[in-house]
Amino acid sequence: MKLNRDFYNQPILQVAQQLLGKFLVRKCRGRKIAGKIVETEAYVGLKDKASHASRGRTKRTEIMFGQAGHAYVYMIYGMYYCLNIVTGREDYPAAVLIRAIETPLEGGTRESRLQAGSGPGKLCQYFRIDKKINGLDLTGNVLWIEDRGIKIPKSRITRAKRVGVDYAGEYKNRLWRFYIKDSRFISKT
DNA sequence: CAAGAGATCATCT
DNA sequence: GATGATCTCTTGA
Repeated sequence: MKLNRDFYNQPILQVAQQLLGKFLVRKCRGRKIAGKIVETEAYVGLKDKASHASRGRTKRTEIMFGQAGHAYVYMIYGMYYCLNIVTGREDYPAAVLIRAIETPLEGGTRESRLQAGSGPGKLCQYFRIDKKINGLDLTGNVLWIEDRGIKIPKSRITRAKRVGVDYAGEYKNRLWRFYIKDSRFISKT
């Protein structure tokens, strides 16, 4: 059920695709929050100008250079957090951004149920993910990812350009965004 | 509906 | 001192 280190040690583009259909689970104050991952993006290596790691190994990006299977959480635009999963071998910076999660909310309007996890900032609010999660080992029991037996066939996975990285030169055109084709929970744009 | 502005701060120059 | 791996709200057609 719970994904182990071997899963996260695979090549990043494989991890990014295989995370689709898996469940992110968070234990928080005695409660469990869970939802199905439906959209991811890969940030790959030192040359990827869209990746924070392209500026080298700094205090902030250190975690991306570390062991696979850890969480990289950073604050963006002064108000939102983004959750990434570190992959690949040590000293090679690679991480998968979790962009959208299907959130099984009860109550509220149909629209609010659909949108609670459809975006990297929003899903962090929903899962109560903040700076304290940064560096956390995902093989532990606070935050982890489970395989619940759902397999997404290749034919149902869409590959696309990443969102919000127009400044990244040629790397802005890399098809390193993956999402489940028919999901209604995909982030905007 | 689409486009634009503003919120707000950690990180790097 | 500038700039985002974003989101929400406002404006206007």
